[in-house]
Amino acid sequence: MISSTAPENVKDVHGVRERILTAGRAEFAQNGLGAGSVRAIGERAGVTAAMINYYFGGKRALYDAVVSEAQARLGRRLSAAVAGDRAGLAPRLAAAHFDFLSEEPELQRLLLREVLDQGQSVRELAARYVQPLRALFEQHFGADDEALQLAVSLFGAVAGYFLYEPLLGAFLGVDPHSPGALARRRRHVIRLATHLDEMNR
Amino acid sequence: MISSTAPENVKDVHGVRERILTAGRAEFAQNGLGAGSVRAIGERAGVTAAMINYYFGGKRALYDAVVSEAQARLGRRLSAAVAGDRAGLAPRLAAAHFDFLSEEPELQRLLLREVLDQGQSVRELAARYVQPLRALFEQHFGADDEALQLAVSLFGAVAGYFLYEPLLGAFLGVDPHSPGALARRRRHVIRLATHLDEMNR
DNA sequence: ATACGTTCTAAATGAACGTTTAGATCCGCT
DNA sequence: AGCGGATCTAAACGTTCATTTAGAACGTAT
Repeated sequence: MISSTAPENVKDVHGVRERILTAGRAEFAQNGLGAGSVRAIGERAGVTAAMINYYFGGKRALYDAVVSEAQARLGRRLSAAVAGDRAGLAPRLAAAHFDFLSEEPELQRLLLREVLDQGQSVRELAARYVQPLRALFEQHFGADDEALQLAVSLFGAVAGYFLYEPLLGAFLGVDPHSPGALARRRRHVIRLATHLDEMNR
Repeated sequence: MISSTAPENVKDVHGVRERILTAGRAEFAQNGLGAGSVRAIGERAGVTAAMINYYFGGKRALYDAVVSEAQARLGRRLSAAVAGDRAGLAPRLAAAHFDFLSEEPELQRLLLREVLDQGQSVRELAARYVQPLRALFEQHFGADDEALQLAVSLFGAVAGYFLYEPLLGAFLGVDPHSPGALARRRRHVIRLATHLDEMNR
């Protein structure tokens, strides 16, 4: 249960709490939990470091709030893609994943750091989203191992593109974040997913 | 140019330098450059923190040495896979990449952190290995965009499997590091690469 | 046995860290 | 006008950080 230990009577009439949340997201995405500094977050938000404790109860609690918000956002996107028609589920999921990562590079970095740090929130995330996805996957595609492996590859292909962006710049010969490169990548990823969909016919 | 500023006259008769290198690798893989501590490295190596400065000239220089050694090791593996027969290049590369990551999870984490931290060594790595790979790729497969995209997907599929290991545990239903799961994944990845190879016939 | 360079520790230094505290300022309500 | 809670800052606290320094211990060669 991620909850801030801040006093109940804060009202945040000037949007400071929101600004700290944004600043914390940027700082933690850039430097991670351990190397991120509350003084730097305060500077980004235009307040003193003491405000982090006032509104959130501490550095760790702010981090938890930031991560849990990011996870919720990703979860909402994936859930929306899962809902609706059964046909075209795989490409819809791939597109949703791809779009989330390309639109929110900050959250991508933040969540990757959380995975690398082996934060317990990762295991919670696994239980909350990945397990149900697996169940959905099985009833749609069956428990065939090759289909599972392909799904994993698809996932890695989508995430890896953004993770290894600096290396891929040299490999692809263009900036991976340029509109053209993004569009080409999106097309390819959706085609891969469609292939997975059809493989099961 | 990554070089330690340690005095020239150190001889390391007791293998302390090597022990510090190993300890630094473990510490930086676990916590990254910013959050890793030289005191913790000293403890791991059984010496005082001052020894990091004595042998390497500082925390940053030790980190550079550790990362550059890891990159060299990965580079050697990939180079060995590239050398030899032209046929089967893609699956050989994929297998080499996969084997490196599965055998050296510590280096995997270390290098991933370096990518996330956008260290300049990543750009150097890109220039040293990725660009030549791209040239090799082009003369073998042509500049076809779909082939490039597939290569990127393959790369992401290999790396993503290890990166998202805690999530995949929930998805695959087994420990991704178990021998059986590793063997299945390796087979799948090689098959994907072979598919890429044949696509170009 | 003595001298010397190498290896290492313990202690000190100054900066940065997260957090706490005391109090100033602000604003709505009576 | 003045009280009271909400918001915020400046300063201080204790801890940890990377690094420097002085000198002890060690092995080797003379």
